[in-house]
Amino acid sequence: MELTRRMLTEQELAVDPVVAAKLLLGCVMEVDGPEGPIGVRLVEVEAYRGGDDPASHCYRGRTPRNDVMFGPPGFLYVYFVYGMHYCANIVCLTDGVPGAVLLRAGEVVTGVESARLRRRAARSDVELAKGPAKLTTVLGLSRENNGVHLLDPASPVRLFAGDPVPPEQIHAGPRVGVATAMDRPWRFWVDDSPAVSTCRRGGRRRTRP
DNA sequence: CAGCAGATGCGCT
DNA sequence: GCGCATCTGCTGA
Repeated sequence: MELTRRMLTEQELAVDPVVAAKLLLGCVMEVDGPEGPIGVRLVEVEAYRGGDDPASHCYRGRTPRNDVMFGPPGFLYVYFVYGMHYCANIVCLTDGVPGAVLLRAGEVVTGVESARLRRRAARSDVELAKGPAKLTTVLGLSRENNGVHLLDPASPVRLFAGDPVPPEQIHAGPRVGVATAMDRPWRFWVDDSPAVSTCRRGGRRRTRP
């Protein structure tokens, strides 16, 4: 059993998304599953900023959809994409200044049985949360969880500190699935984790030229 | 293994 | 309408 589990503090997340991203590697997201808690240790994340980041949902200003990203740190930003998937972010920086860290992949460390039931397509346990939408599926996150506070022990979704990842184990590269801002290596992952998602080449291939 | 098309809904131009 | 911070299953080597 774990002895002392510490929740992250608002202060730790009140920093630039690039700093927060590296801090979040190794941390654990936890929800209440049907048969006990389900926990995922984060091994791959991406930093997104605001008006100066063309790849960010906040690049063109505040809208009802991205509103949570403009709020205080420590809240969950969930959005719907590609007609059938959800992606989850942890809001950072300060109230009024948009910034967030996309959760791209993790290792299921608690409630593996429940996670398997939610992801029947996974061919092995390391694939359970190997991808941003796979991760939200394992945690059961959807638009209903948009805006929940992660730093409250009574919250349905909680964020715990993990063993810090040594800097030499943190690798960086361009963000996945974005065609702009390729010069910003704001995707970070734990080098030795098998749960890091497969790196695809930059932009998605378009339909016929 | 790699590569790709289809699924599928919503926000914004 | 178009374009998505995607996943899965099918194809061919």
